[in-house]
Amino acid sequence: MRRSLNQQLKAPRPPRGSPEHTRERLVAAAAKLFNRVGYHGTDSNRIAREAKYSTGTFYKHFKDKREIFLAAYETWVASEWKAVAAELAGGRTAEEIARRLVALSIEFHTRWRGLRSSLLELVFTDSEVRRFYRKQRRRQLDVMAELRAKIGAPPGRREDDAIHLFTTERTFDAIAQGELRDLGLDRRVVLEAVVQKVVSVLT
Amino acid sequence: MRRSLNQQLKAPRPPRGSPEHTRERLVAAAAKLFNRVGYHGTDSNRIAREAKYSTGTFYKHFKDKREIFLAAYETWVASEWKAVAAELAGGRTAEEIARRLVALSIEFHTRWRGLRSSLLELVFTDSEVRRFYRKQRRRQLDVMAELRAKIGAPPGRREDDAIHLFTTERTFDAIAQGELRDLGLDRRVVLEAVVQKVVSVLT
Amino acid sequence: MRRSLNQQLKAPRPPRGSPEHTRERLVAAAAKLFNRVGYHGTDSNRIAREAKYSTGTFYKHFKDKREIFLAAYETWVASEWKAVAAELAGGRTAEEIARRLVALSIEFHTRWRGLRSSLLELVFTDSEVRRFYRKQRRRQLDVMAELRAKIGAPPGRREDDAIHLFTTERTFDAIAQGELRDLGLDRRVVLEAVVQKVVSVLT
Amino acid sequence: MRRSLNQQLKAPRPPRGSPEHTRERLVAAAAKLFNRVGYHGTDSNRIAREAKYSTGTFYKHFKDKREIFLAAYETWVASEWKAVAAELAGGRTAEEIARRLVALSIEFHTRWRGLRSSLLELVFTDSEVRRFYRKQRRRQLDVMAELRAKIGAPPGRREDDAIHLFTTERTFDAIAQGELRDLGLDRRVVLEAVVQKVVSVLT
DNA sequence: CATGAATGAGCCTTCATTCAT
DNA sequence: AATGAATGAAGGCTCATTCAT
Repeated sequence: MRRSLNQQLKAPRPPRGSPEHTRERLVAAAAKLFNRVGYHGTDSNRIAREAKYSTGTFYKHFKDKREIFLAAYETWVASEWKAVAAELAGGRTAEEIARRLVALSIEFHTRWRGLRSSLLELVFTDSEVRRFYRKQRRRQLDVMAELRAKIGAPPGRREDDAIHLFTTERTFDAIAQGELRDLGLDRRVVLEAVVQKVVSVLT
Repeated sequence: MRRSLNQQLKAPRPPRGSPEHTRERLVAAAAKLFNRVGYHGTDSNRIAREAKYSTGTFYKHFKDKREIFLAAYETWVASEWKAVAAELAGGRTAEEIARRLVALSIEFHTRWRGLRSSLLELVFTDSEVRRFYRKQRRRQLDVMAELRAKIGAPPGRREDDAIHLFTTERTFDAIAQGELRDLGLDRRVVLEAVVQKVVSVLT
Repeated sequence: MRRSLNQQLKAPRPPRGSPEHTRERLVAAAAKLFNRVGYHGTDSNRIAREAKYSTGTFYKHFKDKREIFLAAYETWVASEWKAVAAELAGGRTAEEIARRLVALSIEFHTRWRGLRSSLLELVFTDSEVRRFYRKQRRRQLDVMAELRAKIGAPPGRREDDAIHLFTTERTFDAIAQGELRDLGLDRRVVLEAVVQKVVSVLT
Repeated sequence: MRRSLNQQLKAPRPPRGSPEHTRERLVAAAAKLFNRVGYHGTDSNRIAREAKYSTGTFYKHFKDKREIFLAAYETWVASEWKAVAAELAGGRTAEEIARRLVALSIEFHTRWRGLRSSLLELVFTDSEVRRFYRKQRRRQLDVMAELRAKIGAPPGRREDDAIHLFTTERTFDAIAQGELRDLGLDRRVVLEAVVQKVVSVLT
């Protein structure tokens, strides 16, 4: 009785013990640690412990540390795409959209800065990670092109879009990593400039 | 006596056995390995062996692996600054300078791509590396300002310069890592666009 | 009701769910794996999966991996004794009997060679396995003596019988493990020699 | 002073620190443990500790546990061949030789019984071990043939020699493992029978 | 200055076994 | 009787670092 009631009330929450739930908890713990101390600073037993599981459980769900890194990476990417899509859905002026996208990106780059800081090394080192990374970039480029088409802006060169993405990505990383602060630069000025760049791409 | 005579005779080539020479060879070996397999893929004993020294010698010259990473990093940075200075010394048009600087940077980013791929993680992880990284950035910004002053270009905001640096740095990394090729983008188009950006900063 | 009806209909085949059936299936799966990859190469969870049961079920039926090894061992031994008894029942000449026993043994040693290859280590390591192993040997010696009595052959020394058993056992193992083939020896010559040895014991 | 004296006295003892010495000590420790608790009962860290070295030292000398097993196996085989050669060198009657060879073999089988008990499983499991094992067998067969030629005995079939080797090997194992004792068999009777078998092969 | 054997903490991973459902 | 998620001890192996020579 209590059981079925419980299930009705908390429908979306998988019961403890379901593989999906465990997997999620492990990925969440891994993401937390990767973001705190980077990929190489994180050990697999610690991930398990952080998620309140034992060592063995970790390896029931992931072949190795690389695999959970990829899973955490996917989680981030999926959540960011979702947030971006939500943002783009609300019809607004290009500037409003730009402003919100920038805010959103900075939020994500900040939350995921540890994982991001490990990313480039893994992209260099690990072909699987590289493949996934490239896939995301392609998708970003595709979305930019589609977006312009939808908005009615003139089509642009994919190469320019790529440079744009490099610019924003690197700038957001700098912000997330505290580089602006360390250099004594005015964050608002940088933000405003980036927003204008985004606007110019959208129009 | 014999020593100094020796040094006079073979001035530019330090005799085998001199601490400087040993250090240099170790750093060169380290750089080679870092660039091939990244920081975490490089084993300190292997660095020594690669340089034809023993493990112990390595630790006589460097406190730890981090220190030789920093030394390799400095080598790269110094050589790049030197090359940049040489480039800037030759009085030419802004576009010529830009074109040469871009070529130069890509060359360096390519040669040092392994070390660079590890850099961001270490900047995040290691405060010493971070400090050195920030110092370089500051220096870049200073040079940009000076350069404009020397050339007679109007002064710009440091924030815009920073964004410019982020853009070029990230783009050169993408080129060095084969990202353009993997994405099917036209390298020349990207290069031309970056050159124009550099030109616009210089004028 | 439905159940007992079911049982009546399929009398000799125990219904799925009966402890005996489950046990048998587990032992069969274990035997298969032991014979493929040896005792230490076999994972207890894998045994359960191979038998289409869950891990838990495995441990409901067997205290530990050792126990199922012993059970598989017993299965083999029982089936071999049964086959040997059947062979001996048919009244024939000593040579015919010898020939058939040899063929039979080789068949068994081949089918059970993985388990056999693990046996000696476990006999050394595990006193329970050792006890069972010794018991079989004693039984073999007893049967040899009885057999001679029944046939009317002169009684022999138990020590000589033991040596005979060592000889045949080791030779059959060599055949089962492909040692003759690897050494370029003629299997028929070996077989014939062994058969003659058996004959000489029986007469 | 004490030092050099020491060195003079124990000339053949390599100084601590020589790789050969370390290797030997590790192999000796491994042999000891394998013989006490078998291959699977022995862990690599324990081997190192037993030899008074650390974990890392073990892996400087051996790629993995398998490799040191093979090394221990080789040590045994080499020492046994040497002892056999010494025995055969002394010109004596066939029976004397047989008696001494049997005594020798039992001694070796007893000293190495733990390693031997693991051997069959590894021969089945590991192709490298199998290859080495086969090589020894071939050598044994060759030596038997040579020996007969030297003594002037009539040549025999290689297949019969193989069976002879299987017999003696298995019997010596049985003795080494205490099987005769457990079965209440008279060791002397068995020994005498085996000696006669060896004699008959040599004449 | 140089050597290289030795160290040992610590990581990754496996697998026999338990237990709540 | 059956399930299968979870456990965690244990083991294999690496690698940055030390130290006696």
